[in-house]
Amino acid sequence: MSAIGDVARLAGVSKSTASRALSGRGYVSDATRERVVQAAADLGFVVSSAAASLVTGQTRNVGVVIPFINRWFFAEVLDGLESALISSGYYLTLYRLSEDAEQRRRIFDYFLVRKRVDAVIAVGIELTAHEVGQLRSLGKPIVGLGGPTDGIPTINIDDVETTRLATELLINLGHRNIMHLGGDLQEQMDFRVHDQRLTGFRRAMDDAGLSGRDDFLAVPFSIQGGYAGALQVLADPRRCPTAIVAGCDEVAVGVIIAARQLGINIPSQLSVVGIDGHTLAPMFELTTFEQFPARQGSRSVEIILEQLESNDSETPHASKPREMIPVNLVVRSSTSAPPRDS
Amino acid sequence: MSAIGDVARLAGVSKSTASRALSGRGYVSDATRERVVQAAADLGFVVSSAAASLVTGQTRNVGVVIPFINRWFFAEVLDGLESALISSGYYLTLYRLSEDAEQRRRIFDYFLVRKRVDAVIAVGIELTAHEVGQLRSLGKPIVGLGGPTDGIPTINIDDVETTRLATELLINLGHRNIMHLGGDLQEQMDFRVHDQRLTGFRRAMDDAGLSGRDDFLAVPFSIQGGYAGALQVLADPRRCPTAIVAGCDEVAVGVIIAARQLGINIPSQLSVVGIDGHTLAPMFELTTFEQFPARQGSRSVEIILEQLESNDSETPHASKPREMIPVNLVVRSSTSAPPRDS
DNA sequence: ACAAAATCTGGAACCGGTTCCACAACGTGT
DNA sequence: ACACGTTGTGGAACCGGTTCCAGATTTTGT
Repeated sequence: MSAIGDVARLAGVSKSTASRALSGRGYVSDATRERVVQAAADLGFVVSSAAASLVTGQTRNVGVVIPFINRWFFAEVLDGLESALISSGYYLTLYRLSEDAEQRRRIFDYFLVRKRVDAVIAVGIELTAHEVGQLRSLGKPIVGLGGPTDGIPTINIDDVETTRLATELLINLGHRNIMHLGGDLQEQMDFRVHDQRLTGFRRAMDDAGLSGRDDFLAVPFSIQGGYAGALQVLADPRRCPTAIVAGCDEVAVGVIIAARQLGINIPSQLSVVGIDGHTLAPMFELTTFEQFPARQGSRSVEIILEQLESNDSETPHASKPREMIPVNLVVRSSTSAPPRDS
Repeated sequence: MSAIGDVARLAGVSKSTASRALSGRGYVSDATRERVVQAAADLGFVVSSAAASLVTGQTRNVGVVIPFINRWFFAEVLDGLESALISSGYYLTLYRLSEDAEQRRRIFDYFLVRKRVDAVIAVGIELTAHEVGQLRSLGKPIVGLGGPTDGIPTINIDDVETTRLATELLINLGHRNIMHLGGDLQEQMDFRVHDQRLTGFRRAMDDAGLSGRDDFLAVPFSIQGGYAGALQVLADPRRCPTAIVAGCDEVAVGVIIAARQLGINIPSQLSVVGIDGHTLAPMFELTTFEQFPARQGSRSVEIILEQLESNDSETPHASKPREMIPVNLVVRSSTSAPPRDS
């Protein structure tokens, strides 16, 4: 377990010179640098990041707080975050936040705060003012992804507007009997997306004078959730919409599977539109609004690194507070005009 | 940014006493401990993990190397790992290994080796002897999950036997024309699962005297992969099996979707069996062998922590080299006897 | 009552790097 | 030839904890 002193001795220089040679900071002649690098290689020397961060105050470690990892959106985001961080030479420490408030408090009070991370990326979580204050008072940059936390830079799509557009798309096709299968408002774990998508749906329906009916069903954001919800809705003669706005593509896929099982043809008898750009969307011919979560992840990393690099001047997070990522509509054959006899 | 010296001063004790009071090691009277804890709370003191690990040599950080995060199995494993580590007070640093050999080398040479992690859990990856040696020479415990690396403790299911059983199950039902839709042998990125599952299939077929035919198709391990593969196989009159052994549940689900689309009834015209216990299995009435990846993850953490705690005595990793996790067969209605006219 | 063991506390060394400062040697412009 | 800026190098302080050691005090054993 060789230390930098050993390297220095072998190369015949001082510790400080060895440090400069290896870290690349400060003046070192080419000849000595070469000798030091060679010595380090011979000894299999690797710097102790603990020692380095003790004096520099930087860990090159970014904490990622995320509520799920086995849902498509979050897994894609995580993927994007990891790639972007690694290729910038940063490490990613993962914290999965459960619903448990006590555990959440522990993570913030106990884990994140220990000078283990240089910055925090919060995915799909609305941070409380206290949590933001805590992090900020330690000078740690924060970026939110998906969550609508105030006062910190945030990356997300415009959930209200996207859902409004999805609904309007169906209305413009001639649909009047449209339902929204969205997320449960209670179970969103400070992740306001469910709220906002419902709001967008309502807005479009109101604008078209179609509101006021029993047109919303809360389902889990998963294929099974969409499947079970769709069975319930499509088999019920009182409801039986001609079109469904799914809260996300997983729900939409579940709806399509349910419809097939019930012998309901898509799109001639039922139109379905989703939001996400899920991997399965092409296979199910799903019309959807793509949101590229991995790209949102790498964009978040860019913003975090920007703040990290410029943090010398200790500028308070002056960047634009919220960055809306444009969504991309892909029309496939899950949407068409409603059946004429309806 | 208060240091432990400040706490000590406020509490009227020495640094060493403050350290003992806060870390809980060594003798401290209750009275002084209370004063120190109070002082620390007043100052909002948090220990610098960098300083602590510099002297203790431990980071309380475990590196997890994993090839994918957006596949069901890996996401579940990661979930299990994260929960188990956090609740033991350990941190999880995530390294996603891409196919790129150069990047892989960098992670091992450069990232993992820097005294950043106390131990490594390799998921779904076969480590080379050199990589194992590198880690071991640094005294870092390693555990493999899913990958068949020699010489290190490994957690996994018996892939050969499980696939053999799945195939035998179909043979016992009376099927003779059975195909295996498994993973591409080239694309397995040192993850031998594809190989092994094919071996298990072959073994069962050979034992039943059914071998030698064109009964294997390589597909990506995903719903789309299974779907596309099944379309190709089921529509081809030359092949058209009465039963399919899917390489994993995602493939099985894809097969079922394809069959439905082709108007092939399951199970009367086609039986399908999978391996995984995927979340979607119940919804598709899929007969499968459950392998509980999250539990495999937490079990790996147990083993790692065992080694970490006992590492005082520097016992060479003497624990049993390989731990086979039993799989649980769940029979649903995707399997039955073959059609009589076939 | 006295020795031995256990408990409590402070001082100082130490972990392994980085960085400030001083000093030397070397151009370079005037 | 002299002042000055640029390079190159070593010594020493320092980051913020933990731990060893020694000394003081208290408890326990006989």
